[in-house]
Amino acid sequence: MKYNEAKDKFIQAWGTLAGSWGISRSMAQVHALLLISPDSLSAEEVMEDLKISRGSANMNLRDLIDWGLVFKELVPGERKEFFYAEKDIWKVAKQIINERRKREIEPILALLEELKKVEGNKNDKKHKAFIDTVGNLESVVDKADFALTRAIKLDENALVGALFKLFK
Amino acid sequence: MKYNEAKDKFIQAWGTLAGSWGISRSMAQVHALLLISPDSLSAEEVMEDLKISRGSANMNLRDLIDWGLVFKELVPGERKEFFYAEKDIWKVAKQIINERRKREIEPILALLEELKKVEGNKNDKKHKAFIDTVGNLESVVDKADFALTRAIKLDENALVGALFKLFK
DNA sequence: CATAACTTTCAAAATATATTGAAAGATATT
DNA sequence: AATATCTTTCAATATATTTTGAAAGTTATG
Repeated sequence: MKYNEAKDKFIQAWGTLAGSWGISRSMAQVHALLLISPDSLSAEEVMEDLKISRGSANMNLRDLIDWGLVFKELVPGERKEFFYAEKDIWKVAKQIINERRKREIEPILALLEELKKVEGNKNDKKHKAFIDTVGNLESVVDKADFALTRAIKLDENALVGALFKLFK
Repeated sequence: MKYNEAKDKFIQAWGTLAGSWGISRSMAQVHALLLISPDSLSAEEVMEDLKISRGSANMNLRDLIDWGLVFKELVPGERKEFFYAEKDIWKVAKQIINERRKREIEPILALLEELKKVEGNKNDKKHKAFIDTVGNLESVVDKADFALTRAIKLDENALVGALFKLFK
């Protein structure tokens, strides 16, 4: 396989995968491009390379910065901004996990906590099933949140070592 | 909060959350409804309760069965089929993790393995960066796959206990 | 075997999401 | 302070996804 073919496949696949992970396809494609670029790229280069509009390039770069996955760089003597991605994949993974945790797990836990307070007859089958399901769900989500929160505080080797022992 | 309000909020929230997790919104809504129903429901009841079409009710129930989250039940004396959800949330979580692992992680690992074989000059900066990124990505994804595969083989208490020790 | 009861299919329609690009907004340069 | 360079915005448009519902398919019943 030639470099250009491999590059396109990589960007394409990363976009598709991300799509099923709550990250927009083109944001993931921009990310993929920056991940394999040894040098920082300008918005112009990104839009030309991926054949996307100026607006889209700008928005996606912005979103990637919000996610903490991409950084701006100001090159002396150049007017325009350059962008580069965090290359340490473990840091990337931690960053994504933590962002999604904050954006999704925290709100759902707050909601479940609310829903447990539903009024009603304790002898009603439906009411009981509802309380049970919501409570069990909260318990599992809460444990997952706990584990993720701690896991991202470790460095990769510590986590891998610990997991290896755990599952030996 | 009244039962009906809580129920609607739960179904709504579960649908929204699932949307950002690669599961379709209405499949998640049907799932939510069955999760809090003490009794099995017919397709008819699902479509009436959620105000969705017959076709959609059928397709989503089918998909939920494919995901191993919902089962058919044949009630003696009744022509129609009834559906009920797995209520053990830990089992539900394991099932979802494993399905997504199979559907998404396995293909991406196969692709990354392919991409590492890209032809090219080892002294080219771009080529080198590409190989590095793909290799690092494969390593992280592979470790995650390993951990998930093992984790879903444990029962909930064993996993929680082990994680608690790990992160103490 | 004809009819009724129920399930499945799928092309068309509706809805939701992503993308564009031209114009407005910044900021630097002369 | 006028102009050039670059960034951001956002309404319009294009694309993708979901949903519908009527018709076809299937299976049970008398």
